[in-house]
Amino acid sequence: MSQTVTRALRLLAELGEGERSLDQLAEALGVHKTTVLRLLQSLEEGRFVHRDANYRYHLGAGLFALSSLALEQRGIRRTAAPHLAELNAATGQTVHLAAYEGGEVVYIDKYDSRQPVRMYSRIGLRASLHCTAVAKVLLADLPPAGRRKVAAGIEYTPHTANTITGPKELLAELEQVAAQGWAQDHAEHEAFINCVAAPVRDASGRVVAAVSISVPDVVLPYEQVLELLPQLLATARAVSADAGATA
Amino acid sequence: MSQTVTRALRLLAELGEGERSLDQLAEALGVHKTTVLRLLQSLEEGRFVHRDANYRYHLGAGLFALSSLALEQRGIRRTAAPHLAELNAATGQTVHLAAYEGGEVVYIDKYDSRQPVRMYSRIGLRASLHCTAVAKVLLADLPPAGRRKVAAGIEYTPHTANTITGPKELLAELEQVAAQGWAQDHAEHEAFINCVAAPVRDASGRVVAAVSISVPDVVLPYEQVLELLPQLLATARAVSADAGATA
DNA sequence: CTGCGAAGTTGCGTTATTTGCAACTGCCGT
DNA sequence: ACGGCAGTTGCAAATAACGCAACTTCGCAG
Repeated sequence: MSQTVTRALRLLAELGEGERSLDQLAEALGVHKTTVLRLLQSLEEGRFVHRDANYRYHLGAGLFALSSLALEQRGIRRTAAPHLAELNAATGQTVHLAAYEGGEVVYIDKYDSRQPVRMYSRIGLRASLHCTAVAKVLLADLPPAGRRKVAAGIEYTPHTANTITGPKELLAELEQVAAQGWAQDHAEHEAFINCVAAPVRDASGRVVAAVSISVPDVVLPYEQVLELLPQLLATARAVSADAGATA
Repeated sequence: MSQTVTRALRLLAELGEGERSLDQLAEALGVHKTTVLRLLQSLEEGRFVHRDANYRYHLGAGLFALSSLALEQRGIRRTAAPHLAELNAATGQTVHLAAYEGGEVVYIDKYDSRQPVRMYSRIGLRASLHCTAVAKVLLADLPPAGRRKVAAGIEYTPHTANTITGPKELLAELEQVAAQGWAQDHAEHEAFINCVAAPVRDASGRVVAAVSISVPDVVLPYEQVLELLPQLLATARAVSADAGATA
């Protein structure tokens, strides 16, 4: 494993927090500033970092370009985009697209609510496996053995009074999600937010992504969030159809 | 300058093109696969790359997370977002937000057209300085000396018959843009696309970003794109106001 | 205008890190 | 069961990274 690369990534992470000077970065990594300088020079060459007129380092456009390139390459994101935008426009609520990969559930797209309330979620972040609607939808499609394995490996951090606290409950919930074809998060992650999510399937019938609507209950109470289900399911079906699913 | 970091970035760039196997990556970099493996392990630890079940490497969620974090930190992007979404919804056309930094103009946000025609532009990419409306708007705010310096340093690659071909014409155009408060790209970059752009100013009165609308002329002819100007200017003014500009 | 201090940069010797090789392992298709 | 392909590991050689210390540059204060 490469120490140099690890340090470079730590630099990027540090810059993700905000602009930094050379000395601040050297301090943060605990290495000599010469070392940091040379790492930064390479990163700058690749446009991953950018130095402004005041010798402050920022994350650079090369990073954004690479990220959006990679996101666009995900077929499912592209096919989902227009439908998600429409759902977002129709409901006015926050819409997420998430996928399961390598044991984690990651947000791969997000359309913000028109409400001023902002959610703590972002493209690229991991969704908690035991207390989000998207994760339930994605896990519910795993074969039983896979579900059990994942369920056993989760740390059941309780976020609210409703958070699922153990593998047994989670597996039961997944069973239900698989049966009904959608999932909910009734204030399980954030006390004041409810979500509903539905699966997107490809031609093989496997679930390749999950679409969700998240609503703070100051905006809509739980019951009214459930009333959005038909629109959500229609969107998920439309995306599935565009992704080649037959049913 | 760090060879290791440079190689790691080349790996990421390669993966930006699509998924790759270990051997393909070693081939592409011209180094031993052991070397690539260890770089990848570090990148994987930082969630910048991800290896799927078939031992194919992809760009990972850590990259997306970092990128969207950094983009959200740009105040101007956040303040502009609702206005751009509205402009996009009202016109149905592609809307861009771009900023000038370190001698280049970079797209920092994009709202896709509702037409099926897709534009070749992406967040993080550089806009050509001599043939895009956003660049003209941003360059027009530089002090005269700065304009001349930039104008002299550009390679005037002609893209269409309308492309500006030299510093003299560009400086004259910038003069006009500064005077009229908006810029256009009348099929200067792509033969079938017209754009208009307007400046966003902050409290100091400096131009900190540019908003643009881009329309393929199969959708709207040039004259009708100009009719979108009032909406564009209103959006730019609204963003400026939210950014603290007084006038 | 001059001097001081803070912050970034460069040259260089040392050495830790990385590198490539070769051999090993595990998997897939025949 | 076998052969080949792709990824992984141990090891010795040497390159590339490291930290130091001295140098430069810039901004500010006297």
